[in-house]
Amino acid sequence: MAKAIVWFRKDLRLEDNPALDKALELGLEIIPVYIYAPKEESFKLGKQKVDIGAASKVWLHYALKNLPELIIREGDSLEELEKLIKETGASHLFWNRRYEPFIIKRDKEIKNTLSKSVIIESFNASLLIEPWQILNKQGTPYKVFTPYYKRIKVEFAFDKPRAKHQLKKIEYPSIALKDLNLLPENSWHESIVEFWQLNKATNEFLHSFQARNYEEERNRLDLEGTSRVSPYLAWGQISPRQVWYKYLKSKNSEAYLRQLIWREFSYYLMYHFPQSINQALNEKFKNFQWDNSPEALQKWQQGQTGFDVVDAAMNQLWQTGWMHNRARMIVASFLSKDLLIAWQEGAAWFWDTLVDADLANNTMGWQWVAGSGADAAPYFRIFNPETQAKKFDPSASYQDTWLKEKSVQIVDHKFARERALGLYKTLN
DNA sequence: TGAAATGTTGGGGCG
DNA sequence: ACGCCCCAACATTTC
Repeated sequence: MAKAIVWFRKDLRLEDNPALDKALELGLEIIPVYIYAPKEESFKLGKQKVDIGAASKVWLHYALKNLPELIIREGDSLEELEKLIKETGASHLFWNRRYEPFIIKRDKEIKNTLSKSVIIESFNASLLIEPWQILNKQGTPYKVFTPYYKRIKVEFAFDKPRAKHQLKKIEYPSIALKDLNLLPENSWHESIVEFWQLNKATNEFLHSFQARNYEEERNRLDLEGTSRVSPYLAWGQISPRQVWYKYLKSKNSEAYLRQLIWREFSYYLMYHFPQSINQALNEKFKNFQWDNSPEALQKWQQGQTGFDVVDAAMNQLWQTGWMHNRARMIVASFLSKDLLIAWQEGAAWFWDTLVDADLANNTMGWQWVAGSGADAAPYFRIFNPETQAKKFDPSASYQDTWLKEKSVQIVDHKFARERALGLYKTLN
């Protein structure tokens, strides 16, 4: 029986998995593998080099634990695949695509090298639409969300998710999950594991979520108004098609599904503007003088800015590996406008601490708030943390839940606002 | 997916 | 009854 290696990456699921389906369709024996290769995930973000964040590793650990059939390898992807081809005599190699520029480059090299010995095919498992499928009338990529969104609504229907398959556990040399050392030695991750019920196979909150009141409640910090599907999407434990079809026919789902298209848009931008993962998309920002204050950055990271809603949100991030989207906007506006710290510094902190760290979404979100991105918030849009808290945490229960201790305010918002307006204005 | 400053309106107190 | 003032509420403009 001929064999196919199915290389799992950010598609850690057995349902609606096109690479896996293809191998099954062809009637091949499946050799499912995950290769842990943090060096290949490395990229520059601001002043630092980063690879897989600490929170991401925690999530990855449990995602892999839920797929015990996977053969786990560690090291250089090309070398490990070559070894595996030799060991198994596989004739096919299938995987689902990723879109980070450095991963596209790596995958191309692997395809070039290994296609001499095996049949290779890659598939789309992570997006509703491939980024190269849509261009505007001038034949260039859209840079504004609304026309992109309208175009999709008019022209595209998405494939239905495919059925779930079982994998057989096969015996090939495999590293034990615990030997990847994905969990930290201290107990920082314990509250994350508890919050997400990572020890259980299914997340009840995720499955009980209804999009019915999403449009009104999605911005409320003090309600459970969002689906918290982001880490599952980031790791491919759920496909966007599954999410799309789960909510398509439910009442008032439009606002929710629109957010899925925002996710598409962020991948679209990363694909067409790959340098934007570390550089301002808007040329005007190329030489913008951000303030380099390690002290202020640290206060922000540790939730000690003295602005209750900001500090609460930073604690929520630290304790759960996740932050409410409205809170992300508030803390990002505070970092880039009140503190004038480069968005890359904030993006790097999010990268390390978010269980849903996703390069496309993280980049777009930060550039959007900083004003340097596509379809970005105008420079004068500066959030007032106290006003935001009154509006979106009227019961103050969000702040009560996540604020550990009160701090002294590290800037005067009114002054900081004026300062930011003055500086940003010089760009125009 | 803002907030603050500025402008306008209209009700009510009061001489 | 009238004009004047105050100011809240809302609208518009500006950053």
